Amino acid sequence: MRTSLKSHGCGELRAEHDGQEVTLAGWVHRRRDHGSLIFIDLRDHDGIAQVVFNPKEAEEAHRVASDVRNEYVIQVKGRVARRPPGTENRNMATGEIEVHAQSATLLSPSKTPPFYINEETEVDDLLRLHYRYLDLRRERMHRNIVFRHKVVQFIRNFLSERGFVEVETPILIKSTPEGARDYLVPSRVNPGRFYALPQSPQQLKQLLMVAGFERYFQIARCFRDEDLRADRQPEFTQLDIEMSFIDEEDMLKLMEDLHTAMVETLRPDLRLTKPFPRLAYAEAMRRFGSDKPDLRYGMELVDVSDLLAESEFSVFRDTLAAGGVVRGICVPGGAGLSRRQIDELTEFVKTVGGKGLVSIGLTGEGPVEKLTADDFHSPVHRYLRLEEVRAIAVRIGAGRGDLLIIVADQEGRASQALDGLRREMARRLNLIDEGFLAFCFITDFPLVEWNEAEERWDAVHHPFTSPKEEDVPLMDSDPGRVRARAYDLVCNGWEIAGGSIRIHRRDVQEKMFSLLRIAPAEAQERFGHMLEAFEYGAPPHGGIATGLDRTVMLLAGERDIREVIAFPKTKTAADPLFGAPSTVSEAQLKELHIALRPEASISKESS
RNA sequence: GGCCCCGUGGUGCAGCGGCCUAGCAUACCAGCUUGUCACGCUGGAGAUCGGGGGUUCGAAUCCCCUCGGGGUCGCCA
Repeated sequence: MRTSLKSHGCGELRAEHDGQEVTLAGWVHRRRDHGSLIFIDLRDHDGIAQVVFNPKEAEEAHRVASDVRNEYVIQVKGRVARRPPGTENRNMATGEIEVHAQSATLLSPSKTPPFYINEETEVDDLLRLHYRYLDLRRERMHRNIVFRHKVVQFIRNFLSERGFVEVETPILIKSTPEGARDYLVPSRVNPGRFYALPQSPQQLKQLLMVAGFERYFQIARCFRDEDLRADRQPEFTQLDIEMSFIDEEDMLKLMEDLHTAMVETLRPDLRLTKPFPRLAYAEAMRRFGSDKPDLRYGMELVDVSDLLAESEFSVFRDTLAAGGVVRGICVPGGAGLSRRQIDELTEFVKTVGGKGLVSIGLTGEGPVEKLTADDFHSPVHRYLRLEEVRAIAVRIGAGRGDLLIIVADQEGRASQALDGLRREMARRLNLIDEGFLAFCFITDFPLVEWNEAEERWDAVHHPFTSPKEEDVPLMDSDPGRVRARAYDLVCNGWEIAGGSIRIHRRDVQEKMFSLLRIAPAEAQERFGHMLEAFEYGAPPHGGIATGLDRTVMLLAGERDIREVIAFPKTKTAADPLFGAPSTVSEAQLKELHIALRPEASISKESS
């Protein structure tokens, strides 16, 4: 980190520098004033070093150190020396040495920061974003951003070595009114017309395949005007990949190799499964109630519908009669949960889409087949027959001391509720191995799903996703059963990538449009450029896009992508640092040929 | 858009109808301090409790509205 103003980075000094004259420059991390001796922990990008100011050795430097406060920027010239025996600090990388200041220069003073830079404390999100440049100075954030760079660098190298070409695609593209809401950009040159910011480079990367690049990738910024979450930002970054002349195996192999190598290089302390397990969508839904299961723990979902068709408990019986399911999970050692904790779970399940739950705690000794009426405890005890409880316990694989959580609902909601419960219980019972990255592939997604509101089939992935060859005939007879050549990469319960083998045959593409009730004229209007391109020799191709923010978050051990994005937005898509979004002048609007609707003409104080 | 949580000196918390003349820690300011490393000691300054309205003899504490932040469902082809 040598520059004209400094000879070394603070963090790189070691015992081997003993006796060297150095010039450091950085921020005052902490200052300890002993009256005559002053210690300053000087911090720069790559670390912290202790500087000692002794008035008997350097009176002027000591005077500077006396006036300096936290976060002042100073330059120090001095000599590196081993610390006196007994005063070494093993907690610091540079703890064996210190710098004896000979001179010091104040480069820039600092106001007292609005929050601690030198301590790990919770700080209000709004404040952090307003002073993001100070937040990023904090060690953990600084480390996260540097780590993100390493991930990106690793990806670029990895793919480049395998013949991939990074191609940039436009940020101003055509709006395709489907899927997420577009961010629109008005055109000054073309009155009344708008560009959209890309939700992903999807169509462009397919065009690059038609263009014959065969192996494309891009670290691409994507934009979606939808509501935010801890894992969603209005602008986010994808690692976008597309390859020609491949099938699913090529793509999954590449992703597995990439992620394995990345973890082993950048986080060798974390463990992962090799090879990545693969689950068909139907199996994932059946066993985990989710297409992004967290495989770090068990508690798989088990169907007990057939055991309860004759149940005296009307919720079970009625749900089953209405075509629903009764499914459950076994919470190991959960029989000890208090009534209050069970009530909390009942409240919780409502927040994840469920209507309620039935808990059955198993107590006593011996095999569950010998369970007695006194050995199980449930709020609906009197509606449950002993033989039913025994059968459920056996089916779910529960033992004494475990808690059965049973949910009766239509299949979709039951899955959602149990998925939520499973995750919640794992958290509460500390069943999560934080040192493990449980990657898995989910394959064989349905091609289309029925849109109740619109009464039509919608593409699960997108309209260019290829159906499985053997399922093509089903597109006419039973579209819901058609499996797509689509795949997701999942890690620790997060979807981190999704992709598919694309349709490259005109007849199949037309069949797909017809199934989605996209009329030829509409297809021409929306995707004409793609359809035309495909008439000039389209290679079989497929691709994938990973959520880079989520990947970095997982590898960095964070729980929110905002912790790995330098300048993220709040939940209302606002940027408290710049004050975006803001109003603009009437002149700007006029130039863009835009008039605001009355309801949008808010007071102007915001800008 | 629905539901839930939060909003008290700079920061992080406590207080949840009168004992609050709003407490604690830390940061901040001043003085003392030659081996500290979350230095220490002494002293000092600093918030009317996001905003508005209401209930009450009395509100940081209860109610309503509103603003802001967060979580979640919807949404995210």
